[in-house]
Amino acid sequence: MGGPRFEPVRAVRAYERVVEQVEEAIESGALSPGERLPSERELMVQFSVSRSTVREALRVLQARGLVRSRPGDPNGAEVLPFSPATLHKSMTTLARVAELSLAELVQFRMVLDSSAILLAARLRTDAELAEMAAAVAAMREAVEAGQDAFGEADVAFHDVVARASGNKLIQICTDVVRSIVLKLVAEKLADADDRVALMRQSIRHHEEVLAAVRAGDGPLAARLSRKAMYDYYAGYVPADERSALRALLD
Amino acid sequence: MGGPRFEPVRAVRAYERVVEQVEEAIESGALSPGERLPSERELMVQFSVSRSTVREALRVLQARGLVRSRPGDPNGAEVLPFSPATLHKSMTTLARVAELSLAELVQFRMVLDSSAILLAARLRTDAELAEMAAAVAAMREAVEAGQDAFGEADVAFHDVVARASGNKLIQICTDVVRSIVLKLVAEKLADADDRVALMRQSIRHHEEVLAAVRAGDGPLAARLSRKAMYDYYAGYVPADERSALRALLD
DNA sequence: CTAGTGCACTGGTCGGACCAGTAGGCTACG
DNA sequence: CGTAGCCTACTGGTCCGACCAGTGCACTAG
Repeated sequence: MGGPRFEPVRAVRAYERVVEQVEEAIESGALSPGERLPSERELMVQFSVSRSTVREALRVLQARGLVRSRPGDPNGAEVLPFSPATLHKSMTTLARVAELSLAELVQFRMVLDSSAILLAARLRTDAELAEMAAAVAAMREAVEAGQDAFGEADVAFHDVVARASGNKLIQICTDVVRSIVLKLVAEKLADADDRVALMRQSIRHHEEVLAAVRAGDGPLAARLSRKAMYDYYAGYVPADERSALRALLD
Repeated sequence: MGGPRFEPVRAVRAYERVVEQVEEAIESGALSPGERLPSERELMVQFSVSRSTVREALRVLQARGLVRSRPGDPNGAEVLPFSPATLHKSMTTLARVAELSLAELVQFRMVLDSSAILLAARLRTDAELAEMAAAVAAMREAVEAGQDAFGEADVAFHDVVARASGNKLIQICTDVVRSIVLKLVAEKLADADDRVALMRQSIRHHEEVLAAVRAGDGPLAARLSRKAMYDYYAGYVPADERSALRALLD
């Protein structure tokens, strides 16, 4: 007792130390997006490791979305700007492996989207408000144009809202979760007859939300948006899981 | 015109195809957590690729948190159960690279936590309610015991709430974002005198939230929890960013 | 001046080699 | 007979050297 606490030295692999150094350089800003890393053969000299080790390190960095390498490029690997791609990837596997139900995903969207709208109602600029109105108009026009155009306009609306919330984390998570939900739902598309009715209902809901945002009534807009999302997705969710969704309605 | 639309065949690297196959096997359930992959030398036979290629594929899978390999293990790499570790990792780099402010993170916590409490107030079991009460009791006892014990009890409370919400995604995201916030805040700890006052205030807030949950009043509990989190973290947030946080208060 | 051709790089893949570590069977000792 | 210790046959981690198919650039021939 009382002696020095020795902690087990976890064997740190060579490639991990390479990863750490490059990662540190990127996150500290010493390496900016667009800049190039030295070539693999140059890196193996700088780090005093073999090319295999350098390559394994680059694979890890690439898997984390920090760099990209292209065969034949006279320059080395390119440092990438941050993209939510890896966040998206890990959340997608989360959805598959951790067995996230559609109900949980939709519920999460209800939470995020309504919060974004609550914030947007107070913080939005006039330009953003105009964008929202334009997106709703596009939805109206897209009823005849087809499913794709309607979906795009819908996404555009929620993108503006997320941006107007002023919270990048909400913006990114909204984007990621939405694409997962849309992918799941796309597999079991509603019948053609329902679809038009669903679109018209959705447009009406969006108009109401937009009006509330324009009026600056955040809580109302948030409540309406939760209701809208529930009505839009409830049909895809098994009946016995809908009660959890309704728990978010007022 | 009108001829077949040829799409560019993106050169798919050998190691990527290895990754895809193993990933598919894991996500489809053909390979369960705890099971072992064949050894690298065996894999290079099965895939007809060199060991370098196999190893690069394994590095990617490891970076995604799907497998783990240990030197000297007579078995191959181990298939891991899902853990939010990679989600945590990518969100942490998001926080660093995308320049997430503490205000945004706290705001996100306010949204998630209050939603979890709203749901928990309606869906919690009696056992979970007892756990929450126990956590608050532990917080009371920990005021004298020191910062660490208090923090643990605090975390335990919010963990139970997140679990009681019945939404695994909320649970995981809450956990991830909280640890990031705590890490950021730990760097600028409040003065010792403030601390005790802050702890007592926090306990009072938790008691109020707990009472609301016990009464089944979700909206009240949610409102109280947002207020509680604001009061607890506002001191760490630059004054000019606090208004965005206050936008979530009623 | 421009169009075309090499050339000198790049990353991707392969094969072989060695090392340190582990586990489990085997042996030799108690 | 039981067990402690060694031995071996693996494992993953690292290194080396080689070849290939791409890419960009400079140089050259028209």
